[in-house]
Amino acid sequence: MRKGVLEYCTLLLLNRKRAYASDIITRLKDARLIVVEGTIYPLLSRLKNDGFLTYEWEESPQGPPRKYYTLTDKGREFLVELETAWNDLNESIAHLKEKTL
Amino acid sequence: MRKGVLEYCTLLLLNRKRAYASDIITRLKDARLIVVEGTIYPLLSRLKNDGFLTYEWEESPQGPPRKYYTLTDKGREFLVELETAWNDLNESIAHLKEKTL
DNA sequence: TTTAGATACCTTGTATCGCATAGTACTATA
DNA sequence: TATAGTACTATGCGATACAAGGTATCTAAA
Repeated sequence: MRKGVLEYCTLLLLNRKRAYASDIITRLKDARLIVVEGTIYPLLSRLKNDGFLTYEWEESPQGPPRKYYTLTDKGREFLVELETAWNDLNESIAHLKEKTL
Repeated sequence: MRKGVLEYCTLLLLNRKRAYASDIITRLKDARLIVVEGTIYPLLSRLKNDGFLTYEWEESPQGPPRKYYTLTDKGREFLVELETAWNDLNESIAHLKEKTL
């Protein structure tokens, strides 16, 4: 049921503040969304290849360097689309719950 | 983004009133959810094989007989689970929108 | 009677998403 | 220098949705 929603959640998250993959996983977990590496890395690559994200390498105080992702203008536009799609889905479900005969 | 949600929507719909495949497509369309035959038939078969639905053949006033689907007790239990999952997802998203730093 | 149209069901192949698993590379510490 | 921790990457699998095509039934018109 979460398919495609993680994309939305990730963009929502990055819209607030840039982050690197492991960081994103932690923050999603705080929002009670369990995501693993095998999911988030391909997702970030897709979003980057579609021009919705960019990244900058940055050294870490401990360990290997990090890829910090941020939204592009195109990414912010896409986020608005996802927002609309999500709201529409909720309206559809509300409709099915109420007046469906 | 709709992946897995159509299952929820279909069960919601059938919880109100039994229906056959073409009928379900029409009713989902009324709720602004576009679904095609190639999606709904396998979905109904899956739900039936999992014991969430049963069906009865019934003759049509015009055309070939129809498979009327209805929820089983197990299907109603599953619907409650999906309801919870959907609400949790919405809470997660609300959380990401608000207090994410 | 035959043909065409509408209705209803079903199947096959393809793309995408999320996950499991395994592997690579950099850093710090013992 | 060897190990543990952190971070990124690649490969293969299962499930969902869609496109496209096919089969069967009934009615009405040619």
